[in-house]
This record gives sequence, C-alpha cells and structure tokens, in this order.
Amino acid sequence: MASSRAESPRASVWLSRKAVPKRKGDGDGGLDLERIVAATVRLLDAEGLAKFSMRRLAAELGVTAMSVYWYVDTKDDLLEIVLDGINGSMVVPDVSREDEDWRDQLRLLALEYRKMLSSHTWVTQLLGRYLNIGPRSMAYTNACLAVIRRSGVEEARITGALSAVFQFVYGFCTAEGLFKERCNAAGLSEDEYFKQLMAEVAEREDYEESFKDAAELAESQSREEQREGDFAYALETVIAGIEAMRDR
Amino acid sequence: MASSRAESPRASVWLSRKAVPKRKGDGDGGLDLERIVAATVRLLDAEGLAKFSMRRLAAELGVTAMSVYWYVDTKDDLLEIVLDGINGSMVVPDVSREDEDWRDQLRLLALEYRKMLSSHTWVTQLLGRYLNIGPRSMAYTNACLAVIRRSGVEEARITGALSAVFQFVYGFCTAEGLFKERCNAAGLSEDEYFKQLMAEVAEREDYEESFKDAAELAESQSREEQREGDFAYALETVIAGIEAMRDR
DNA sequence: ACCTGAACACCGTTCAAGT
DNA sequence: ACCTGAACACCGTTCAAGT
Repeated sequence: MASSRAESPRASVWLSRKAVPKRKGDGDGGLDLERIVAATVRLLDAEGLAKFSMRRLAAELGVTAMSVYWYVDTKDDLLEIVLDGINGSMVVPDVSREDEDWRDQLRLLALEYRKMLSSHTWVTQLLGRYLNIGPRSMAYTNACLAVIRRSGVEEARITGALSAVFQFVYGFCTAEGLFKERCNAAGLSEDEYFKQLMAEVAEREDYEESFKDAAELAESQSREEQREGDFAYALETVIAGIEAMRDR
Repeated sequence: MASSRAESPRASVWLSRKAVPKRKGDGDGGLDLERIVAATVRLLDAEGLAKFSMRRLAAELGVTAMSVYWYVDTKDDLLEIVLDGINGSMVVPDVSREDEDWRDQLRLLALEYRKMLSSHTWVTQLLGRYLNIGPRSMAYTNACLAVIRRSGVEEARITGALSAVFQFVYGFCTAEGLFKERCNAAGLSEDEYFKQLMAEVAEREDYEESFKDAAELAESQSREEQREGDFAYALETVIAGIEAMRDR
C-alpha cells in the first residue's frame, strides 16, 4: 500500500508519472530530483530504511521538511524512484552475442543482482513493498529474458525458470542482509553473533539432533565462507535444474 | 534493527526471552500474550502491516494503549513472537518414515511454506525484518533438514540445497503478495491491473521486443494460471537441480 | 500484578503564505 | 517556480500514578 493515509493510493508511481522530472538540474545549488535521489541513497546506505524519514532527508539537503514535496508526491513515490535508480546501477552483459554461453551470462546477471542487493541492504526491503517495474529495472529484466531464451527452455517455461533463479537470489540476499544488520545492531561480529544464536537454540527443550549436525558443520567455518559456499552451490543447483527440465 | 530509538536494541527476542509468557492465561476476560498474538494476527490479516500499530491493537483488545506493554517489551518483540507463532501453523510431514520419497516430502514442505506465506501476506515482510529462529519455526527447519538429508546430497551441501528451495519460495511469495496487495489498493482485478501495467510499459521509448513476447504469452492466460504454472515449474526445476548436483 | 493518563519525541502530509 | 512555517493526525515508548 502506498500511503496508509490516502483514500485510494496510486498503485505505482510509474502508472501516472511523467517521463521527465519536474525540474531539470541546472547546476546551481538548488534542489533537484537527481540530488534528492542521491541523498536518499546515501542516507539509506548509512542509516538504513527504518531511520529514513522525509524530515531527515530534508535536513541532509539543508532544506526545510516540505521542500522535497515539490519534486515528489509522497515518500512512497520517492522510494519507488530510488529503487528503480539503484536497479539501473547493475551492469548488464551484451546479450546479443550469440557465441557466449547462456549459463555464464545467467551467472553474471545473478551475481550482479546479488552484488547490488548485498551492498544496499535496504533494497530487499523496498522490493517487498514496491513493484519493480521502473524503466531502468526493465533493462535488466530484458537482459534476463534474452539470456534464458538462449538456454533452449520453451517459451512458456521461461518466466518459471527465471523466477527459480532470481527469486532465490532475492530471498538469499534478504536473509544475508538481515543477519548482517542484526550483527551490527548487537555490536558483534557475524561469527560471534552466530555462536550466541546457536548456544541459545541448543538450550531449548525441543532441540534436535538433525539441527545439531548442521550447526556443528556451520561453526567449523566462517559465516562468510558458509554464505559464499551456499550461494554458489544453490546457484549451480538452479542452473543444473534448468538444464535438466529442458532435457526432460 | 529492533527499535529505531533504543541505544543498543536486543538483536532478537529469543536471545533473552524467558520460555514462559509473563502471565499464564487464566480464562477470564483479562489480557494475555496468547490473546494479544491472536488479535495481532487478526489485524495484520485484515488491514496489513502498514496500518498495524500498538494503539490500533490496544483498541481492538478494548484496552488502553499501554496495557500491551506489560506483556511485551516492544512492538518489534511482539511481531517477532507473532512471526514464530504463524510459522507454527505449518503442518510438517512425518520425516521419520524412511519409505517416503524425499522429493514428495520436500514438495509438501515447500507447498506448506507457500500456503502460509500467501495466506498471510505480511509474513514475508516480517521475514525481511526479524530473524526467524523462534522455537516453532525451528520445528519446520528441522523437518526440512531431515528430508533433504535423505536426498543423498552430501552434508556440507545441505544448507545450500535447502536455500535454493526455500529462498525461492520466499521470494516468489513476496512478489505474489505484493502484486495482490497492489491490485487491492488500486481496486482492480489481477488481470485488469496487469493489463494496465503492461500497457504502460509498452509505451516506453526503450520498450523491447524480448519483453513483448513474454508479455503476450502472459496475457494469453490469467494471472492465477501463470503464477501456478511458474511456481510449479520453478519448484520442479530446483528439485531436478538438487538431483543433478548430487549425481555430478 | 496489572492497567491507565499524560507526556515526549518523533512521523507523513496539507495548506496557506511567502519570495 | 520554488520554498517555508504552522498545523493536523498520527506514531512508539517512558514514567509516575492508580487499583
């Protein structure tokens, strides 16, 4: 839902938005949609989504709380625009080159997605709130479509196959980002925090052997190692699955 | 982050929580953690996470805003408890039966997860905010571990394989829930809303052929059909991938 | 032991007014 | 065309007080 107050909120900025910003940047010290978006990203990176507010943003821009509203209708609209902007930061391989292996290009796209999601942990939270259909994110989507088509998966199965890859990456990065945020909040390293969590779980009455084995294996390596290993293995799993289903 | 105000927030309720609630329900009309959790679920189902507030909850319980705080330290703690409670609503297959096909049981677990996530759309949002390590969700996790072990995937790869399945389901249901919420907010059916979205995208300068094909295919069926088809295909893709990786 | 009321420090957003 | 100030209707939470 867009604003919790609005009677009938717009379902997405992109459904009514003019292509051009309200005002073009003219280089002087004034406000600008571009400047607003940049400041928003900076704040979200530094302080997280929970602490972000329109008032905080205005302060960062050295301006009164309501100035931003001349460029943007609501906070939700701003965040939707920011979401699309950050999607545009992904580097997309040249999908027109038919000599490239589709699997390699799919891996590249997945890794690029992961890089974006884990260097801006708030993006996963925005993806759970706003439709990701802005112009810049569509460029990425188009590249994904072009690559998966070269796999030989039949047209009707393409969206299913893509969702196996990218919904997985999204879910994985959500969990990753959340865990890192918790470690920061607790002021502990990832490994310290994990150990504490495991100790707490181990004390429970219904603690099970099946969990113990996994926990011990996990503690024999660093969180970072485990995460990278899991991600790489899972990604290969999905790609192998796409091939297997295609050949069925 | 737990509360945006607290200096050093607890990283998770479960790290310090007593096993028993502050007060046991005694059947009379008084407040109760159980009653509070039930009312919270009811409100979240009916009005969504964005509209949920401690004051709204108190009103629903016919009580003053601050009464709830006797049972629960913060709003975040309450939501983390609610998250675990709803996880406990999943039915878990009997994983001790070695004669059952692990693939069937894994499918059951994935479908159960999906059922929970798509009948309570706010759960995906909570999963992006709180660690899901309460006692009731651990029962589900243990079942998943037991089932995947029977696949023959080597122990070190088990967490990776599981994350391919369940992070996918999580991501998929997040997108599904978000889309449904948008349709409701716009007061349109899923198919009407989708059509409107596609029309808007088609007008863009950078509209690409690769997207057109997928969009046309999508419009030839209902959202519901497409979604079920995609989910089923993607789930089979991941399971096929687990087998392929195991046999490599 | 449980619940209340008033208060504090915040929100997003509207609206009339300034330049 | 752009920005401000005051105001409205909310938040989560603390704290002293009631029963």
